[in-house]
Amino acid sequence: MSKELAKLYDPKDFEDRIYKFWNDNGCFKATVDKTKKPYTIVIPPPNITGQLHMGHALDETLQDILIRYRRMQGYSTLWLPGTDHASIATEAKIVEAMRKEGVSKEDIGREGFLERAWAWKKQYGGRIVEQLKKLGSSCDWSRERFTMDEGCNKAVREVFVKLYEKGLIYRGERIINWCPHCLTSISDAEVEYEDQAGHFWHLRYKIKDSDEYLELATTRPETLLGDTAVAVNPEDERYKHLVGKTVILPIVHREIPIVADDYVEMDFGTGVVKITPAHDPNDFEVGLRHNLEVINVMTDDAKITEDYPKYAGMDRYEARKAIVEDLEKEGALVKIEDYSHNVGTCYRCGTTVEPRVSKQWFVKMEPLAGPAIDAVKNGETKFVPERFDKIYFHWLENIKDWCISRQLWWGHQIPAFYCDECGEMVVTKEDSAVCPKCGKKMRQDPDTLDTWFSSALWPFSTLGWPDKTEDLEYFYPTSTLVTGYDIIFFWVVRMMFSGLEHMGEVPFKTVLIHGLVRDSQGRKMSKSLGNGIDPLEVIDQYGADALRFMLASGNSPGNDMRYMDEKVKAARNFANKLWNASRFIMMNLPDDFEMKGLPEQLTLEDKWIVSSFNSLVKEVTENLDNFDLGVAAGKIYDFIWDVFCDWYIELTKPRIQEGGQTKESAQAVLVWVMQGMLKLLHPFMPFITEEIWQVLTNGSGPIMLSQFPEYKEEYSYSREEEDFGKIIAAIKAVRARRTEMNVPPSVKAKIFIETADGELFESCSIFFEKLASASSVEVAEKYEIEDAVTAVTDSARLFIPMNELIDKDKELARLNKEKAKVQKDIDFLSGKLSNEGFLAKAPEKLVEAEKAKLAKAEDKMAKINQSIEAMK
RNA sequence: GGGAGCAUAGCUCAGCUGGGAGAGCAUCUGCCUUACAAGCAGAGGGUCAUAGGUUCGAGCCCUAUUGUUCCCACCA
Repeated sequence: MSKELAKLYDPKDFEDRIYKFWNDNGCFKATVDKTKKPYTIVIPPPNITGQLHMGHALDETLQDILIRYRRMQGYSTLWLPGTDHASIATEAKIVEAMRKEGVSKEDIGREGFLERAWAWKKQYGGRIVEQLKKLGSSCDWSRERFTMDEGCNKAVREVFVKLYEKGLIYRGERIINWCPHCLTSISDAEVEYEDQAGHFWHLRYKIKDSDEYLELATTRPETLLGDTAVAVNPEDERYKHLVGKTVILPIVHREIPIVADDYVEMDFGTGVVKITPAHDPNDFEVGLRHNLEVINVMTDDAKITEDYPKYAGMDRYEARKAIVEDLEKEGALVKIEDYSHNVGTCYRCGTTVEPRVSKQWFVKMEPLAGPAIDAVKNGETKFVPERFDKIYFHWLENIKDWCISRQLWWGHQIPAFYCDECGEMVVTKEDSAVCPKCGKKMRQDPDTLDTWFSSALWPFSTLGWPDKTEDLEYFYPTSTLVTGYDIIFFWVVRMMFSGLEHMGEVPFKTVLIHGLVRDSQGRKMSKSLGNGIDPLEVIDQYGADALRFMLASGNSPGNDMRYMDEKVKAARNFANKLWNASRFIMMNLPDDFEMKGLPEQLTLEDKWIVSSFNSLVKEVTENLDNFDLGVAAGKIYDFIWDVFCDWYIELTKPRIQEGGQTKESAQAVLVWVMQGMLKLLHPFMPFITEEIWQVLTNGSGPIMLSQFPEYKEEYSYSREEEDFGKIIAAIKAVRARRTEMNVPPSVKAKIFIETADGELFESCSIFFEKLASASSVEVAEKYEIEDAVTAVTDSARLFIPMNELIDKDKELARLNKEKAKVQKDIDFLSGKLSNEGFLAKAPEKLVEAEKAKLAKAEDKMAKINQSIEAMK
């Protein structure tokens, strides 16, 4: 060995060095290689404003496991990294930073602001990328992209113009969700609804030329200023005679009509609804049906406009108070009830959204939704787990047009140009435009696009689209998209219809959905609660491998998980176990050791471990192919710890002590299995496996680029697996008996083994000496031994003569207890086997297996009976 | 109002297409056995939420119920 593993496992010693080693050796670099199959993942681009949190850590870990696995299987893999400009989130942060300096957006103007924003991007955009590297992410950094880089800009304009020309993008005056704090429109998906305690104000409106009043209830009395009708259900007998008449709007004293509309529920409230088309989406629809006037009563920041001098400048809530007071003075307020209702809030800042009529750009969704639904229905794209396709379908089947314009500066400016002279509008990919009618220089639309507009193109814009690049042709469609269920509507849906529309092909074959990482009490990690765990601190304390392994194991797709320190600690202990096992192997290797594969002569235990490993490979491969990463991780863990370390290493110790040929073959098997285990584990724990691999193989090239193990028939030894299972069972039985009797391992004792498998047990006597504290071992078909502790398995009776330790009554009681247990087994099995339904309908293989079990149980019973007889 | 998830050992969770219930942590008992005390060897601990049903056989499939979490939805 040119180098040795450090005595103590300390990930800090090597994780950064290993990452650099991969990078320096070009291990991350993807290549277009037509002789290989491509495997592509595009990263869900983190926001440039963001810091790595546990959600990212989980997302990246899963992607890295998949990409490393496929890379080792020989696919030409590309994991394409990048970041998102996150228009509204970033802009809000910059505005906030400016506010602290006493500067406003208007002070510095659009250009000044964008300059600042790019500077911000330069300063912080790389931060999260560096953090991804700490996790071990094997992205091709040479292909790193940004949603506002040149290529993405080009793709965005291309798409906008194309959809506009197809009539799928239009500009119109609609009611949209407006955030009075961010001062921009937001899409339906960006509104979060929450239950808020509020009130129900019962008001009465006087009917014109009558003494009658109409009573109605509202949660938002201040919108009364913009009321342009009162509505009732057309079937409502109470009000039929009033339809067509007018009422006098209190305070404002405007005459507004009473209209009939199905939208009104007769049995809710009084069955009368005030209609404010400018500030409620339903009322807007009612207004359209009845041709009602739309009166906007609020400014951008949700204050009452100058049109109502008495309330002008008051914000929504002040105005509400003042108006309620005035209503009371006028005698229009009937009563106030407590009422809890759903209120829409801005997903970025939490401010209550104000529905508002304004001129915005929209994507017409219906024609795009159809193909996206079909693609999942016919299996071109699959969700894992499958149940998430319901969310997907539901969203697409009820989709409304997508409001894509934002009154923000940071983002893709809308490529529409207006002529201030003649009002002409042009949509173009060019940077500027001249009016085709009057030749004047045109003014570009000041708005920017929803940040998800560019993310929707991510799977192909990053591969070069709209240009026909080699990358695009080879790596698209991508293979797997890994993301959380919370972003299916925002992103997955939009990538799907965009990919289908512009590429004519789904953007990915599989969508692997994971859940949220919650805190130890199951709460969502959040800034306001201060319960977030910083992955970088966890890495600092336990290492990236431990964090990754913890995130990947003990969890199934789509389910939330809790972060708990103990879980990471357990993963770290596992790494430590592997580390020490490797040290054991290496400290026993000669300096000039050369790995030449498995030795020709394998012992029983060699065949057992090789065969067990071979089975493990088969299972793990299946699990990984089915995205059961947690199950795969668990199996590797169990094998390394319980099978390899606790048994096989111990089994080789006698051979290693003996030296010579038998030692050499043991060394070869140890190294062979260790190499295989390192490879299986590498996708999960890349750093430690690479570090050990480098020392173990003396720098023969990165494990990261080695061949993933494959199941091979020639490594399957089922007979030896079964035989050695008998030995293990016998050793365990002896150990258990000794522990029960409180015999310390230092006290050795003879063991007599009564068995039909004489040769087998004979050949394994050394293991009873080393692992079952035997001073010597004798094997025969029959023993008559009194005053011995007896351990019984289905293939042997083992006697440990220890006169002074035996309490006959106790021993007899124990044997009877065990007899009862075995009798229960026999009853159960024979019951099953005498059930004709079972014999007739159960698969033959199973019936045979149950018969074999019964035979074993009966053998064991006979042995127990013999022992009981002997005691008498 | 609609939909989905979850309910399994004291805690956190696995349990793949139905074939006698598992892990980690915690608990108890022994061990410094020359890779590892971040360890080794043993042990205890579960009516798989409840009630029905399908089946030779149900933690798993069906129905209902309870509790819990989440998503969607225009009841003013």
